[in-house]
Amino acid sequence: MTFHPSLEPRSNSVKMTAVATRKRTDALTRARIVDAAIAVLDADEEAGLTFRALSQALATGPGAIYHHVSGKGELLDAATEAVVTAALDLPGGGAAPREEVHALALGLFDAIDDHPWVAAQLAAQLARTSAHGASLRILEALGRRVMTLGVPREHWFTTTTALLYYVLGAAGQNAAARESSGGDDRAAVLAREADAWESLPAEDFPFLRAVAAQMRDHDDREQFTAGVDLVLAGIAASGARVSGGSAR
Amino acid sequence: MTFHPSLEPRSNSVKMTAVATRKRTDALTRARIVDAAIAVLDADEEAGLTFRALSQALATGPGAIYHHVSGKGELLDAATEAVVTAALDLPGGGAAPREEVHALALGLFDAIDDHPWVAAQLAAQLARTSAHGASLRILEALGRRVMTLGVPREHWFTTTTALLYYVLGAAGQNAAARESSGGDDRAAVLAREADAWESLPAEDFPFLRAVAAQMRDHDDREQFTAGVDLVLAGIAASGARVSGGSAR
DNA sequence: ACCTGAACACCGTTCAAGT
DNA sequence: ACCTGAACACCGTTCAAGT
Repeated sequence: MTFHPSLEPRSNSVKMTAVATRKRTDALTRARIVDAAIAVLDADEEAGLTFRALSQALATGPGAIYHHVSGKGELLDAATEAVVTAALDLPGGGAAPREEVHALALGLFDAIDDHPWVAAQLAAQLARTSAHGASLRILEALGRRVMTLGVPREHWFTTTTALLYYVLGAAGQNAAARESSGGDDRAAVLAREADAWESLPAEDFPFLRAVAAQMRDHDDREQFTAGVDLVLAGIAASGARVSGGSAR
Repeated sequence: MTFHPSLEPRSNSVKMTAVATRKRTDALTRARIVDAAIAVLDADEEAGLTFRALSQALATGPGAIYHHVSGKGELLDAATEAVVTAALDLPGGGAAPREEVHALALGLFDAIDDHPWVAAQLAAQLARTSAHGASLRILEALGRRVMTLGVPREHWFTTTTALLYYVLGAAGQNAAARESSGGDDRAAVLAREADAWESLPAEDFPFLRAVAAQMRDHDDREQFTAGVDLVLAGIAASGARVSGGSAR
């Protein structure tokens, strides 16, 4: 399984504010199509990515795109792949596994923050079957570090998937919350959500009311990392006897 | 926030093998529409749920449905809500919180196993913003038990969301794997997936190759519960000082 | 008030015709 | 070989007309 090599690192640094910028007739390549798709997705969410809009941004007809991608599904997969590839590309100077897990988790957190549509895409990819493409590579990247954390071998799989679900779920939720702000600052969004939770009936929602206050003022990245540490604590606890060393 | 009360418990016991069974002209109610939608979703996945197919199953025209639901989004939410409501309805005789978490988790596991489209729906709902409708109620149900597990108050929220993500992610993945079987038995599916992982290049995927064997023979529900226990172990470890008692 | 179903404004995808 | 863009078979949603 190879991941299309034609994709330069600049692929997800596409940041055009408007979409239809290029008029030049460069060759229509798969990489250019994927870049344009990412730009459209960043600007208009998944619903905005139509072959008509995309072909207009590329100054061509809808049919042309089909010479390079098989359909919309593959296009979405390729766009997700490009973003995740960039996010998983660590500076890589053999840090401690626990630090590497933090770095991977935060890299994905930021990537999903920049491209919120990636969250739903990874979730769908994960739900489609065991693991495919981008989500498979995230699983591998996390698992490789879990292997060196002293977890008993028979817990490797469950441990790593638990970590994966937390990272994707929390990062996606963060991005969605940030998205729905509509320009308000973060504090205002949190306050609005906290207000909503506090106005729920106390008999039906004791938990949400109890945590509403703590949601009102917290740092997103800090809370995210705390969650990663929580799962890592479970890992450490369940592999207690070796606790820290490098198992093999 | 109330959850439409017109929904009888039988709502998700709809099990028709074919779809177009009713010809009678009972009143067209919201509950009947939601029941029919669930049946269509169970039979043909999300892509199969069109207003034309649904109206045919209800022996009416597409426009009639809009008198009872505002659009496709609300219809999907209502269908998800109905399935989750039934799954969260515990026998409820004050069991230990840890057992209740297990019961909730397995209830959702089985509900998603019966209605695989629910997984993607909950994920989308979760990604749309902080938490809405069905996913909000799952969060509350889990959180209420976490509150009584001796976790420090400031960890309640992160702890519960980690649990939520694991449960939804793992249950969804299980359902997807089972779905893709196409009639093969479970062992054959696992074997096929394990074979795929074992044929990955060893340099690029040491982790997936290492866990492939353990995936080949395992019990789905057993592995799922082990994952819940892993997160609970993290909870216990991070709230170590009180470990077990009922904090308040 | 509720239902009907043709009509509207889209969509992904295909394919003859061009270069 | 690659591109074009009209055309095809859908889709969610609306709305005049019926009951």
